[in-house]
Amino acid sequence: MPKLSPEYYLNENVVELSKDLIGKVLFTKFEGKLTAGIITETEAYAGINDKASHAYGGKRTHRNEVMYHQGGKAYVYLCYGLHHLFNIVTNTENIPHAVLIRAIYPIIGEKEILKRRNAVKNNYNLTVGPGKVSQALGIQTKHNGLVLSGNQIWLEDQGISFNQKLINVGTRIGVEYAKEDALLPYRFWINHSDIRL
DNA sequence: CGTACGATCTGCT
DNA sequence: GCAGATCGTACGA
Repeated sequence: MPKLSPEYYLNENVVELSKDLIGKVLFTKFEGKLTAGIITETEAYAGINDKASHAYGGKRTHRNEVMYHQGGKAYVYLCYGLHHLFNIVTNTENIPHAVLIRAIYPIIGEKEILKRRNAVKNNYNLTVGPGKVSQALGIQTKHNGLVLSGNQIWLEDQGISFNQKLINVGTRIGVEYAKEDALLPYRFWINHSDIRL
């Protein structure tokens, strides 16, 4: 299966891209361990005018530096001191757009995923939630800045698509501080019960 | 240098 | 439903 091309991530419409990412497959291979899952929930963070974004107002720090790079890299940061959140940087250089991956549906390396999550069975609680996604796939802040066309973290289009009616749209989670921007319909998800492989 | 706080998860009630 | 975990980052002194 082909990896998504580097051009895919240059899309200027991060909201549209967030929706398009639903159904794509996210892979990681660390220390020879291959794991992957279908992306089932995303959130768009739309650059310097988005109050919820780390780059709001053009803020540029050591932490969010990679957001200003050309699209197609991983932006991984630590949240609440213990969760590694994985984002996909999009758009061209100096336009700090990103998509937070909030949930996946595991399809490869389930054993490894269960082990990393310290779980015994696969229920929807296993990989729904951004901190859980990173834990399941072994993604940590040390992977910040990795190119998504490489051989550690990458995405594939496996031709999985969903009826548009199954794609839910809503407001982003945990961004109350963004005031009116917290109301934007920038979150997309499908229910795992709607997945037919 | 000190401090406040998060794009969350878990376990207990 | 709610509190505790846990620490790098950001920012002001």
